[in-house]
Amino acid sequence: MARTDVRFRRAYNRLIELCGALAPGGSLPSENALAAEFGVSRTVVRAGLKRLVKVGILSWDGREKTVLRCPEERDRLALDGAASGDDMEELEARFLDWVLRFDVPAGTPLNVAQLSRDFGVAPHRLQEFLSSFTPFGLVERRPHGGWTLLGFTRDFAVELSEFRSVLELNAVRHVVNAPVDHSIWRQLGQIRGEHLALKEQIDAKFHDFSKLDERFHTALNSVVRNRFVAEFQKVISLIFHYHYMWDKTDERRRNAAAIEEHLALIDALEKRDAAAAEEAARGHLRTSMTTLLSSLRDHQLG
Amino acid sequence: MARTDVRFRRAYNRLIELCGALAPGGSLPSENALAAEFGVSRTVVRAGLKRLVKVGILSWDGREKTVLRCPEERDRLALDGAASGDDMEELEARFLDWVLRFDVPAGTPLNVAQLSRDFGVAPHRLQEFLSSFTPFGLVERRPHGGWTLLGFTRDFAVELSEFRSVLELNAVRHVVNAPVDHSIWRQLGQIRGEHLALKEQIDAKFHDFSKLDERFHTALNSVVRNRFVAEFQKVISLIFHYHYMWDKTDERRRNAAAIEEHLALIDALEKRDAAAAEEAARGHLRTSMTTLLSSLRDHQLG
DNA sequence: AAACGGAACTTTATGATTAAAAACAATTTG
DNA sequence: CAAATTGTTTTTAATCATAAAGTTCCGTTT
Repeated sequence: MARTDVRFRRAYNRLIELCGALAPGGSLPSENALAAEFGVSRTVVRAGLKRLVKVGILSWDGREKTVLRCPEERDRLALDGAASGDDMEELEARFLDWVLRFDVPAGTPLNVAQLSRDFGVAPHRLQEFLSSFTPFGLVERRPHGGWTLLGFTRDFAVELSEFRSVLELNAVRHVVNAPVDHSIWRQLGQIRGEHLALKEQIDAKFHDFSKLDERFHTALNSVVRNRFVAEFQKVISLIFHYHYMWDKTDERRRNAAAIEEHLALIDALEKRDAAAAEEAARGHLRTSMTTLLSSLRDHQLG
Repeated sequence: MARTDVRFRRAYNRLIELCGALAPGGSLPSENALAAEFGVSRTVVRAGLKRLVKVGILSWDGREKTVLRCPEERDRLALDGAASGDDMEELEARFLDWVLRFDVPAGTPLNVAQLSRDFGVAPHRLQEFLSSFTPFGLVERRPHGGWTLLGFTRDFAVELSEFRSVLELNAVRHVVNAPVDHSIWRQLGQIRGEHLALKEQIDAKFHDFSKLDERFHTALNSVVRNRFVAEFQKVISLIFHYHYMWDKTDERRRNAAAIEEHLALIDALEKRDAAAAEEAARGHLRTSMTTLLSSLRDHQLG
């Protein structure tokens, strides 16, 4: 009924390592120095030191911290569970995975307790997670408590695609006007090369397109230095990415076509032809939306 | 240490009203009917009925629910505290108010415990609230717990304005292509009238412009039926609204100029002149951003 | 001046408790 | 006897309290 002490355990293990590196008789640096090195507060360091004293590895008096004996492997504290890194992103991935894989219908009430058990996270963590999704219209808080999954309805897909188009056409206009020495031109050159390479081996490697696609769109949007655009771009690519992952129908042909569209857009951009670039972008966004919609339909029928 | 019983209290008071409407001797509908009408579960209804029996207003045996006496005002249960409606929106308003009124500098660490005391809400409520603001880049979670207010920096204002421009120019393009019988034309006609009326009395009523401005922009954006646009529009108008509220310098002149810009845009739209409309919109958005930026500067110098 | 010792305070995770909802079974009524 | 209503039980979820971990700030020591 309190917060976990992974923080302490990690720090303690690093202390152990430090003592191991020093010969018995050596001295540890100051509490502040240790805290700074481990990226924790002094309190944690001191708790660790206290424990080292207790198990007889260290003698500690004021600022004298002398290693008494070499720590052994069994002195380390066990870090049970993954608990590493940023849980939020993994949770996001798992949640979207769940929603799409099991084809949860729109309007399903979400049971926070149940989900938190399934996903192995604390209920309030899930709560926070869900509320972070609210602005994107994926879930909704019900008036009398609880949550509803609004889900990937047709309307959602259409509106998402439209919004994406608005942002992306804006990005294209920015790129056309980008100075010659902007890094985007180098990036586009490289991406064009990768497209051509993939085109050669499309039958064998058409699966690799998804990643290339994401890189291409991310590069375009990165020209617009805007935190709101970037934020939405993240969500958009997440959702498109997940949908493509589950929609395997006709993938080779789709990807081959998309490669051509990308190449046409890159050509127009490099010629600084605003009209042609916009036209190419519109065309590509249109097919993209069509694909998303048909994948939705297939998914619902299947 | 348990959930509140506002739900029960509200339902009970509605039962009281119902009993009052019926003459003594009248019968109440079924539990299910009552539950459906009040929008609560049968459990709550039954608890209410039980209580009515206890205070002698009702005789209840099986499906016989007979009113014994007329309930009085003091029979009602007190609903202490605001607790009504959606707290979240009020909290939002108070939070933004606090941020702007006290000119909290960017990068300030937010103390959840402190704020939750100040605002009189439970810490976890505030936590959830803050996390709902994260996608908009207003606050940020610090790696070792706690929150940082990223605040209304210059960059934030610029990027917000840019994003607004992208959305609004898109809206303008939609309006130009809207069919003749679209409700926007009626709305624009009315809004134009109000602009002209306000222009006549600009010296006396220039304060009224803020609301008119919001209505104008909301009307434009409503033509783009898109949940993402709508969501962002909400945030944008919130922030612009709050800033204008505190920046009173030169307000009369500013508003008079904005009225002219609005009128020019409405004219261009009604003529279906896409180029002129875009030009007018760009001009207006530019001055809007300039105003926001200068208000920021004044605010920081003051 | 830098490092330490300690206390006060925050954040965070979990229990306890109760309200409310939902599920289920039994009963009545038309 | 089918549908509706009621009685009962089980789950779910909102709230607060609590306790541990962690941070920060203070004065003190070296």
